[in-house]
Amino acid sequence: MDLSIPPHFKTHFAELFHQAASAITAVEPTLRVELARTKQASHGDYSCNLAMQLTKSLHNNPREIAQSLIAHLPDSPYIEKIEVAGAGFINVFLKNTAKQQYLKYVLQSREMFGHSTLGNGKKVQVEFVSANPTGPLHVGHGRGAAIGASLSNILSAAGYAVSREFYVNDAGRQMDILTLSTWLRYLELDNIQIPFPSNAYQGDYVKAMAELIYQAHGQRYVHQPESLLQDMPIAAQGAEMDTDERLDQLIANAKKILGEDYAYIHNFVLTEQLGDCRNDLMEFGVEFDTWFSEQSLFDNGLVAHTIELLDKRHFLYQQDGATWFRSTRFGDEKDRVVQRENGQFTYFASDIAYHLNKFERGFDQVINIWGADHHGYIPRVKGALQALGVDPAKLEIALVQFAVLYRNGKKASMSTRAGEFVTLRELRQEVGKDAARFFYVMRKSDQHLDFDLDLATSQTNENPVYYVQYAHARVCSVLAQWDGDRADLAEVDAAALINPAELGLLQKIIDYPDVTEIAAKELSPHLIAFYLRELASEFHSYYNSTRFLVPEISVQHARLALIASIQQILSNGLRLLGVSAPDKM
RNA sequence: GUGCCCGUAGCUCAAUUGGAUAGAGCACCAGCCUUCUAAGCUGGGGGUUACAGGUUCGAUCCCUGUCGGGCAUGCCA
Repeated sequence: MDLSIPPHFKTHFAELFHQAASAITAVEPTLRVELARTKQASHGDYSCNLAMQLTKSLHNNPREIAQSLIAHLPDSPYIEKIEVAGAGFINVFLKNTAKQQYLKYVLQSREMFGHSTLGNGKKVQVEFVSANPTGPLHVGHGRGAAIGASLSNILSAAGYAVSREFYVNDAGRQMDILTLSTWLRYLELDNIQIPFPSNAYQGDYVKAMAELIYQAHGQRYVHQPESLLQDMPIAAQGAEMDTDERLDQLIANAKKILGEDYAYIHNFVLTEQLGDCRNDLMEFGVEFDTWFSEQSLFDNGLVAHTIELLDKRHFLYQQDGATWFRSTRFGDEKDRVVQRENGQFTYFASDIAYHLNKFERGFDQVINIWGADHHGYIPRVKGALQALGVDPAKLEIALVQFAVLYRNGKKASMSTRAGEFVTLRELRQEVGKDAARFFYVMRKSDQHLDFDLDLATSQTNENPVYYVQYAHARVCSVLAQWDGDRADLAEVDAAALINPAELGLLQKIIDYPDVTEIAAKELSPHLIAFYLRELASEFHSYYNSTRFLVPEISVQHARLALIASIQQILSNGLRLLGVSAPDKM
């Protein structure tokens, strides 16, 4: 029996069943032969529902088909027995030796265990965070960052060539507001008091940037307030003073007064915020390959070019002085403006150019991680791609729901503009990187996440992060006390692993590559988090029931090989999630 | 009003995308440290999967309707 290269058992069996089906009947190409892990030990290790799927086309009862499939199944060295059960399930029992030998594969693969060639080198771009660089990242961005980074790691491990990208919205009105806000704070430093608009950026970081400019350049950017306040729309009696119109007029005046200097301040605050953002994310274990500037799309003429392309393909029309894209042709609720009455391109226009550019850069697949509040935006972007001749299925949008912080059982408030929000940095300082990363991906991405700060900081068994890390540290501790060479464990004959806890753990270990593949296919990092908790749980239980450093060497080595494999997987899995795997706790 | 998402144990959530008796963690109750880390373990109660129909060998999952919640519905980004 050759077990030197243990297979993915699921795929291995699926191939066998496919052959068996082909021997019985002409198999339709659409037929999916899949094995499922069983929930009950009495059902074996894997079950196949192929017989039931074939019931209709073969006009026979599933149990008879199952018998026939079994009769035509090629031999496999890994199968102990195989039987028909229930309505027509085919249950496969794995040989204990196959499970035991699997440890060699784990221990030889080391950090590569759980990696696969699923992606076949396909170029995938994952775009995430992409927050406006107008202030510190808050806890909402944190979830996108954690999910995007983990997902990128998972896809990379699954054999995709992943490129992580941050789209920098450096071209829009929000940047102008930040520039204005900073300049107003700067003027205050020179004792020029202009009422600070309530709809400008309030945070202390704005004042900090103003101080930096003042320290470096003194009064160079000081101008008298009269010119700044000219042409201001007169607010009606009792009406809101700080309207968007007034803010825009302030920006326009600032641009006029400052001239070339406006660009300096604009560029300064952008660089400052981007640097802060990059730094913040790096400390969160999140790094990007590309920081893509929205402004560059305008500078290179790509926006205008893209709009021209749409026009050539007759997907644009003029109405009310604006240029509209016929997104209703592609299932959108209404057509969308790409160029405003005042000649300005909309954000949507640059976004079309951006997405076209992504595919022109040769990505086979593009994944956008968006806040769930952007879901209404999907049809128009996909529509635009389709209009430009790009298969919209190549763009996958993963929606991430907001995280809501809870402290002492109470919601912690966060409003973005008012400057009261909880920043990602504060969260990291409070709960630590590991807990934050783990908690963020503990739920399915498109589900709301209640982030319990008290739980994340608790140093008790309630905290799932520590629970998993503790399992890892425990193994390390045992291996440290063992005086052998760890490399030898990869050659151990694990035949002594025969009790139910050990066989259960072996099967759990065998499951890991399936979990990483499914997580990659379904863009679901939370599956890794769940798996790690289950593995840790089974390990802790085993730890409490069984001694590893026993006198009998064959048993001792077998058990050490088992827990060393567990340690390897915990380490690999935590790495995917960006969580550290400490040797000691 | 319309569109999308959601509704699973007291709470927070899973469920290999249509599979077998729906699972974890908190919380609650009762136990386990002279033994490789008690940040751990063992046992216990907890459910008409919001509700009503439909599709089929089989439904938490698919379809229809009702109720309840979230988001979206800009010539903002």
